[in-house]
Amino acid sequence: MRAPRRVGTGTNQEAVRRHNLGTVLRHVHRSGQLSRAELTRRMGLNRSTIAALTGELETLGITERTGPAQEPGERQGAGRPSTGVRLAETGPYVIAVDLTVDHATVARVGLGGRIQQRAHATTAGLAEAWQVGAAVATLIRQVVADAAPAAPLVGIGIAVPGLVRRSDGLIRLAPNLEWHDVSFSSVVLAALGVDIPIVVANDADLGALAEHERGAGVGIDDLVYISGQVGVGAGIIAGGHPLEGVGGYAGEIGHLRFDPSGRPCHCGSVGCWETAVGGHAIAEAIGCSAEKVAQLPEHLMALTSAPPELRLIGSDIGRGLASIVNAFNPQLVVLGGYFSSLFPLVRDDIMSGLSGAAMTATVESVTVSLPCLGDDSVLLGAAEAALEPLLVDPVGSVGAALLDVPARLAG
Amino acid sequence: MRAPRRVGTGTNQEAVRRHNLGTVLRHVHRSGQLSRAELTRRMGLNRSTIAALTGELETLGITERTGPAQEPGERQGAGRPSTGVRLAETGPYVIAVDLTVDHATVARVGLGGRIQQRAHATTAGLAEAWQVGAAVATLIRQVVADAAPAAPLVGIGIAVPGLVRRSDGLIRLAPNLEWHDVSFSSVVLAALGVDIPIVVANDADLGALAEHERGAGVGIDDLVYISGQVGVGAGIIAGGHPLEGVGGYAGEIGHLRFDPSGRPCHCGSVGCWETAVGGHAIAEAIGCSAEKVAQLPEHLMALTSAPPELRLIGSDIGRGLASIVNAFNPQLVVLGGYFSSLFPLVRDDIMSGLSGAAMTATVESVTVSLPCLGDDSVLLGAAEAALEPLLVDPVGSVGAALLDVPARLAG
DNA sequence: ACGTTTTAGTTGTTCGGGACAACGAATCAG
DNA sequence: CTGATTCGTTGTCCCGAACAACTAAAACGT
Repeated sequence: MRAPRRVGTGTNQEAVRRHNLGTVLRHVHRSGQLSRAELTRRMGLNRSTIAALTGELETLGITERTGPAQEPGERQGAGRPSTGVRLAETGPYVIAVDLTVDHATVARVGLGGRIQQRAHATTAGLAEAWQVGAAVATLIRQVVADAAPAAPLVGIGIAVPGLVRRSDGLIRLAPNLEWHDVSFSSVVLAALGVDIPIVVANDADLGALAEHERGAGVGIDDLVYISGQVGVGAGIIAGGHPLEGVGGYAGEIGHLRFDPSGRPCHCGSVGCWETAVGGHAIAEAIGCSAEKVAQLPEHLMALTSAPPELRLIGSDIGRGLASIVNAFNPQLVVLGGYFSSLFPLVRDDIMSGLSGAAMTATVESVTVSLPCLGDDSVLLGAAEAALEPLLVDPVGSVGAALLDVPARLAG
Repeated sequence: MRAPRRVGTGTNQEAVRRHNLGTVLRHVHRSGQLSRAELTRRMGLNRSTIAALTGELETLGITERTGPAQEPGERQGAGRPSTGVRLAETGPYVIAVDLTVDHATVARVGLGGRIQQRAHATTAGLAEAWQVGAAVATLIRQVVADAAPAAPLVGIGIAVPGLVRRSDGLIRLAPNLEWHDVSFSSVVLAALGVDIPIVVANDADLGALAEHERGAGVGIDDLVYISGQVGVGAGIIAGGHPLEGVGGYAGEIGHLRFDPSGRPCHCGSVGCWETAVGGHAIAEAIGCSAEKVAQLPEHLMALTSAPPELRLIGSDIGRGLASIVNAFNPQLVVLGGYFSSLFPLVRDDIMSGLSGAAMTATVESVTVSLPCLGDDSVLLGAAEAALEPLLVDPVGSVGAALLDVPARLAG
């Protein structure tokens, strides 16, 4: 469950209205379709209040009402059936971008997490950030071309494998892209020639967000999403909220100390967990060449059983997870990136490494699972992040949104 | 800054009033004394609204108004001076209990974190929880004897060095007390013969809370409080809120993997950080006998310079902190417990261990400091935890509080 | 010393928005 | 077909925050 993190300031009545309107929309966003009666139950507000709120969302063009005729035969209980609320077809949407080491995925995503259109391109040859920015802008134009002109574009969300400063979205360091201090949001906006809200964040953090909102972690307020791209990172949801840290760099669990007698790490330290279970270590274990680390999942999929070297790495994954579980006490650990492909192969090794090294109290409340959103966790997380302002202030967000998008971005 | 973590439910207008009233009280609680003008500035509400809210707190007997005559000579700026709001002398209070390995400290603490009376006793000979509970009850009676009968007792907060289950306050495991699955809250309430709100929590978590509210971490929303009693634990404030984890066990950083070739740990794993920097390791390094581990701070204070063995441990502390800083990206690390005594001796070793092993981005935004509340961090944290309901719903909390306490607990 | 300016407390009024009650509508159970 | 149940709609009420007007208390300027 999401909740506002309002600070020590007071609440006036317009804030109440905004909050209630946003909460209604958040419920619809999460459930896709639900009845007004269900909304009154969940929000604890009066029927008439819910009616007013849903009415306002309708006039904003965000939702529409469905006739009380739901699936026939589904009727349970007596009484007049409740009017349904669902997301409007031409409602607000966002652009989500998932940037990885060697390719970019861009999608137009509506409320409810519905991917309306997607595009994909390699970025293998592009070293400079402006080149990647231009490629992303092209993909965005493709994806937006068929959008309804009346539908408002609320913002852009971009997932990046690296350390992103929370205050301004600056990419401080993306080791596997070899970027330092890149303001990628400015690059993309300049390439598009518009100025709209844009949020850049770490891929693991966004993966965690998506799995929490509409994946394996729905209803779970404490979870860790482990991202394996080439480096290893984690996104953490604690108490239903993303754990960010002052700068936004929290969750860099690839650089937890794992074995001081291990290998030196690119971060300057020695024996980080990433040196034991990172992409390069795994590529080495399965005899995959260093240039193909980005295609690790495919190589892992091709295996039917795990070679001994890989099983050792599985144990090390488990032992590292033990530290994470002791530190964060999550209810769920989601293994994303190449760990998804690895998990079926070395599940037993991971689990025994975990339960052998973690404390009883923390390990007994945790489940390890695969992502429910497949490879789209991070992409959908970027969409969620971009949609967030809409769920906080629907009126303001729609008012500030960009209209007539296909035409405006055509140039 | 504290903020409500309201869930997906709607906000009705009584909730607004409750929230605003609680927020006013929270500000007074934090600042001790402040003007109504300051409140209007901080809360963004209208003058007249603040007047109504402070008026309600006065009629509840929680606060009182001070004449506009503040310290003479302190007058700055033109205009009519604002009426002050301060905590009432006989306002609500709580009982705070700090339980350590060999002694118990109990205090009567008023709003604003003012310790009104305290008592102290050794628990060295007491093995069973009910014995400790009886000792604590006796201390509570002492501390409460002189309280004003009109002052309401809101609740009890107890800090325990161990794993405490969040849902019900059960002590799952307190290794250095040798307790397993003890419902200490029931024990204390039974010994007192009353039934009032009582909260049990981990000592490090409460230390973090206190340092965040009124110690070294005021205004800092991301901090880690490291507790060194005999074991090593951490309390984490993330985004202004305590990081709890599903069960409430988050922050068990004593059992992060530190050196797989290290010693076996009582938790069942090998080479946990605690085996390198825990009380026993340090006692050994300074040639202090194992039975006197609980008096480690005194022994450390006696040292004027650090022996080489201790400096090595200092480096290990720094390297462990590096993992913590990478995982949580705090703005501040507060070294509590025996680490307070240790820090002046091996500061350079800790800091170089930290900056050598942590990532640039995370280490450059962190400060390492001593607690501002001395040995009372944990005790005041217990008080804060017990006061929390009062700051969420002043009316309800005062209504449910116990009156005429000295007489009622006399038996 | 006196008026001006600035800021705050107080009071009465306005207004927004959620609660509530009354009524009609839609469905199910018998 | 009737009663029960549940829900949408509408009008009213009421709480509480905002606002405006006035008064009070201080500093500042001449």
